[in-house]
Amino acid sequence: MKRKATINDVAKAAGVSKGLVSFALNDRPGVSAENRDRIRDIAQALDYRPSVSARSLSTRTSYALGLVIARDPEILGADPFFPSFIAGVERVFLHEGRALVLSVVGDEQHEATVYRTLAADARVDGVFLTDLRHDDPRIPLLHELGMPAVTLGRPEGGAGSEPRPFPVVTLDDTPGIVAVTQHLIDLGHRRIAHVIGPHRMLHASRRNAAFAQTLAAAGLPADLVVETDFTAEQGASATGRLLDLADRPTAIVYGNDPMAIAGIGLAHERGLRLPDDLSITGFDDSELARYVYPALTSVRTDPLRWGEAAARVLLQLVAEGSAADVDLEPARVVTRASTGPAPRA
Amino acid sequence: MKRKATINDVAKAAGVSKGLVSFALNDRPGVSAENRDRIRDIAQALDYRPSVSARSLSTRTSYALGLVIARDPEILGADPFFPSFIAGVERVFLHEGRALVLSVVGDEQHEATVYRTLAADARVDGVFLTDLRHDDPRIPLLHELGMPAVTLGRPEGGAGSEPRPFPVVTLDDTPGIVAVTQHLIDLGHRRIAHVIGPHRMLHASRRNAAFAQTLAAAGLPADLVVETDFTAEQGASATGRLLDLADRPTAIVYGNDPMAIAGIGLAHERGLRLPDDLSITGFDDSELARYVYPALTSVRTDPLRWGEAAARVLLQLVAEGSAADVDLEPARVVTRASTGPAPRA
DNA sequence: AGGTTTTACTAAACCGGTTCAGACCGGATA
DNA sequence: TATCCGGTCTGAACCGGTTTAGTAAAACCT
Repeated sequence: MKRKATINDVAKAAGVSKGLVSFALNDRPGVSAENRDRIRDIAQALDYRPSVSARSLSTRTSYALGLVIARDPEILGADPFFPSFIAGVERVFLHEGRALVLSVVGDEQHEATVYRTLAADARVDGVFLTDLRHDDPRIPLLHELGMPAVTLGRPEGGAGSEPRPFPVVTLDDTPGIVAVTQHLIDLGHRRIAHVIGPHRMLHASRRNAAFAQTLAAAGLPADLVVETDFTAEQGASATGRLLDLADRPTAIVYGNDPMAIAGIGLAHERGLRLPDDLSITGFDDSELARYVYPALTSVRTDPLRWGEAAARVLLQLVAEGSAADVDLEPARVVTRASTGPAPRA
Repeated sequence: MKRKATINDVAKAAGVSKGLVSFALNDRPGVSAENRDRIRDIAQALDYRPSVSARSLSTRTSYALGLVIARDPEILGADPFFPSFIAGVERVFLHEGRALVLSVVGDEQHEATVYRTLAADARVDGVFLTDLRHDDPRIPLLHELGMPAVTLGRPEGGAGSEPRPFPVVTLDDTPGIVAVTQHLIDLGHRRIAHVIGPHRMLHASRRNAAFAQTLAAAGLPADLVVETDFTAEQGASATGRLLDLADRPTAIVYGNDPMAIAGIGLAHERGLRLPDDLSITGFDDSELARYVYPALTSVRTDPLRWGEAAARVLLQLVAEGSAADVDLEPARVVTRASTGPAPRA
């Protein structure tokens, strides 16, 4: 376990000052071509890697990006979004010498503390903002802290008084919701329910708006909407309440796959046949969707690609000070056996 | 966004040298009680927080710990183990000023590179070792790199020639497997299959040994063992192969919940009634287990507590140079509706 | 040839902590 | 009174990079 080579070792071996080595390795002007190449070769030969902490100290840059997740670990475990998203981020970081600092906080109470700590300790150069909420308190907080960020999805248009907005990476989920709702309408369903996530979350209300609009266009009411916290437990209980109604729905659209799977379970429990008596759709198209019975119709998003894109945008934002928004291919429906013609009334 | 207070500001305000401030704040001897208190008060008043990067540079310590996960993101998403484990780790770190650096690499090929980079860049002071494998190459690698680690579960006893072994945090899963197998035997099952994870993983073979032993004690053969990669897809196909057998099993024990759920799906697909025609058990007792139909009998582990314990042990190892092993409460069976009496032959 | 600009490089300051050698001081010991 | 000693505290070196000010030599202009 020999000592790591430092910039001084390289300078000594090359017979130049360490300042010049720094210039040469960072592609800065003022170095003769000859010396630049020679220094590079020597650095390589010595297996020199600049010390991250030394560099951090003098540049006030940590070479790490952060992801703070404020969800109950139980839900996190059931929802395959984050692991895939993280894998996508990682795929980009691997080649860029960046590290991902992850923080999981059970509730939104301690969230601000975590961001403040991350900023005060200069642990990260920027963060990913997921699960956007209405009037998201994190956005002014991050502006106050001067912390760069990229948001997944577009936040609500502020009053315009705010500083330069954060870049946005969008994967539009409304086409998916519209398509899946239309799919059910086309199958003859007239009573369609929506089991959504917490409505303080932006995507929940945005999706519900798309849902309601599609129903309205077909002259149908969108009165069967139940809010949940995304857990399978609440997915099951919401399903129970819907099925208890006098004019119960013949189809239910769920905000994620775990809730839909729990819905399938409860429907079976009550002796309903799927999709003959009830059609069910999920969201995210997790791996399990294809293997439950009946196989779950779902809306496919692509968290892996989302992670990759967000990582690239955040890296550019940190490096250049600005980055363009990115729009990914919108979500689309994957039709399987859990949806079928509406039962005849 | 005013500039952060540095140790120099504190020293100046207290009228002492910065060395003394460092001593006072780090509880080291050689500081009068009076000055120690005064310096502390001033530091607090100035909202002073030592710079992590400066401290890292001079102590060669990063104040971060690492977790490298070598699993396909698809599986990661389906398996709720890691999110809960991470949440447990985080719960401890939050109060200790530590950060978690996460790396997800799709395959085991690039794993070594990641560890080497983490070590070379001194990104982390230690790592968590999960999913132990036979002759795990990471153990000698980490010893070579001089990187402290804590392992989840006990690695195979080496030849004794190795350096001081890493501390171990154990959550014994064999009692759970024994109990669930015995549960099926008690229900009258005689043909019991085991769908396990990759057998290069230690826990897969350890669990299968417990499984086989329990069957042997009851005079039954353990000939129906199928290896998978832990994905729902392979869980389903393994189930298919088992059900195609002439003397097919009446009960199947799965290595994780997603595979078991996929197994339930396939059994339904084939028109089998559960648990009348086939009993099924899972592993890990994820949230979804309780809500599928029929509700899944599973073996409950406690990843959250595991994460907490592992974090504490790793912190102590890094701080003190050694840490004692910890044994957590063993896994136990949670019986639900997916298991029932064996069908009469 | 003389003056100005460019280019290539060095030396030293700087980032913000930790740590070590030594100065200073009062009290105990010989 | 001289010596030693333990406790406090200072000053400076150090960690390993980046960056700036300054210098010497070379190139460019009339």
